[in-house]
Amino acid sequence: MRTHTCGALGEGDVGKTAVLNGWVANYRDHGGVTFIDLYDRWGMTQVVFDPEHSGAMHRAAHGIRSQYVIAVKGEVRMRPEGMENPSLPTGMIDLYVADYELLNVSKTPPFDVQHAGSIHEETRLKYRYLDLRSPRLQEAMKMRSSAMHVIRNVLWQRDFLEIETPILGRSTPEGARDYLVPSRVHPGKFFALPQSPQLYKQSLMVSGMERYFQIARCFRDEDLRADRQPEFTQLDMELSFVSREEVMEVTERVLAELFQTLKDVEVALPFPRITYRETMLKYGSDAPDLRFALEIQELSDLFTKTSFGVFKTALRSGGVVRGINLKGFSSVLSRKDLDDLTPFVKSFRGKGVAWIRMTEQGPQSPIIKFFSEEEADLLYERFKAEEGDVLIFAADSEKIVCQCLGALRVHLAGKLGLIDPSQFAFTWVTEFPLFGRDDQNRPAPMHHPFTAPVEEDVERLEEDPFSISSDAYDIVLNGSEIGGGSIRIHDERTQQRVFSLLGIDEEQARDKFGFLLEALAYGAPPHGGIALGLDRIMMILLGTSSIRDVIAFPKTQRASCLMTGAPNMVDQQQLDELYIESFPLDEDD
RNA sequence: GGGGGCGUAGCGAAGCUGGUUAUCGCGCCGGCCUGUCAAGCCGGAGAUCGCGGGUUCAAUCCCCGUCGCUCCCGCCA
Repeated sequence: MRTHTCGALGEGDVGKTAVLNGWVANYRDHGGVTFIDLYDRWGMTQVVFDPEHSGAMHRAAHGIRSQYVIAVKGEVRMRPEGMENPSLPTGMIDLYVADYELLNVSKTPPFDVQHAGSIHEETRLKYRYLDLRSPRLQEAMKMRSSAMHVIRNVLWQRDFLEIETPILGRSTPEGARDYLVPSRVHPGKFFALPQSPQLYKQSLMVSGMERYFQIARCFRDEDLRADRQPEFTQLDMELSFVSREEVMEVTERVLAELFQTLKDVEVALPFPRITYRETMLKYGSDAPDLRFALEIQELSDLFTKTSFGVFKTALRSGGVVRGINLKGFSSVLSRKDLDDLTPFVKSFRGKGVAWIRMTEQGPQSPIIKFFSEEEADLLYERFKAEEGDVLIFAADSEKIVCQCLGALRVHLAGKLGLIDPSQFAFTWVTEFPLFGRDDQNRPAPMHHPFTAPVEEDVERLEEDPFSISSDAYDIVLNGSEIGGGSIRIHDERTQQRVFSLLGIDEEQARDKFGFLLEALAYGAPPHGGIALGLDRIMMILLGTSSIRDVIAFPKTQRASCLMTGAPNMVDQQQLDELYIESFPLDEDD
């Protein structure tokens, strides 16, 4: 068959006879000479059918259409002077066809495969096999494949074992909704697809594997987002006899190697670290985008005696007042821009955004009249406000203020052009609280119930659970959480104490996590690990805003596959075999 | 569960305040053309305006419902 790929031929091959196989990207039939752009995974070569060179082949070429699959044999020739195409790596040469074979025809594709730019995604997903021919997705698949290679290389060098864990597992009630698989042999019982290999990888530590990794498919039956698919891929790791430092070091090495190899970007190591507390305060988010400043200022202390109703109400009910100085952007932001911030924060359950514009004529604002002179002065001082600045404020519960200002920060940075897309700002976020609060204000695991408290806090576990920090760490890149992990609890006693704080008694614990607890009792080494969201990392490496661009066959937002039609109805017989009764939704439901 | 955007020929779009035969570009089909490279010129075909209902003399346009795609909140680590 072929002697070369479509990206291989160049000046050095002139005079050789070559055979190429590929798809027709485009044809230009001049009546006389006919040009065909032939492409494969490796590139594109211009193929020439010349009636004087081979009349029969030229006549046959007349019927060639876009996306036909052909084989051509001919001589590599230098292009005539001035006819070179510098935008093509093979643009110095032509392949002069002496022999040609039609390997397959193609229907006219529903969209231009080579330039599938602004086609509705619905169409592209339906014909995903065609969209995957596009340079954009070819590039994405190649880079993803390289990424997996880099990962395996780095971890192989560090003596990790790649171990596969089951897809058919046991449902555990924590975390996201499970995808279930009915068992035919056990009527009424179900497997669950793994939300992550968490329990398996910890038991592998008990097994003495010491250093495990897996490029693992995970499943979560929750609603989708631009960066969330129901099935996604994690780089999952777990190490024995380590502290958080070793886990972080390996993670940094893997990420640095990925960016070095795939983007030729030198990443500065070690990554900076920020505590959960600090990032929530300064950036309003546990996944801060550090490519720009726009830091949030705490202002609550300035307004303890304020008469301004909005601030007073928020503070009195335990909330906070915080703000951002949009330094020097007064001339850029119109009155309408500022007023539009209020509807923006409403989608984050905020009530509104107040603002002060620092002008030549002094501060201008609908709210300034409510401030005392002292309050105003302290405010400007806190913000280091100068002429040309715009100050924006939110007052509400701490959670809502963080959400609103955090979102505004990112929104405005984009709008004001403060984000340098060539920058990659990594940071670790550490010292998460071990427990969050559930809807009844009881402790709930922030990470998962096996996360260890930091050593110095263990004592105070029962005394003040909400003040305990966990030995957990998230890795954040450009405002996107790309991974997280923790040191795990490896002794039974601490685990019991955490469970009892979570309101899980021994019987429940045994029922939910029985095998792991049992395993931990057989000489579990101290261990910890991390899971990185490979899809999200690929999104950033490829500079795309949709996770669907880095997955070969993604699902739509309603978790269906437009290409295969999954999920679909199944035969009654299949259901019977599984002891499943399925019924259509009532119209009133 | 909630909020926003989109759905008109194979593809991308236009279609005003409801009014004659739904417009344009690309693609497709046919013809011409020997150096183009998302070739050029001439001609042609191609539409259940997502689907269902309603208002109206008249609906792509207004109203109600519904389906699909998408972004966000909730949910999810």
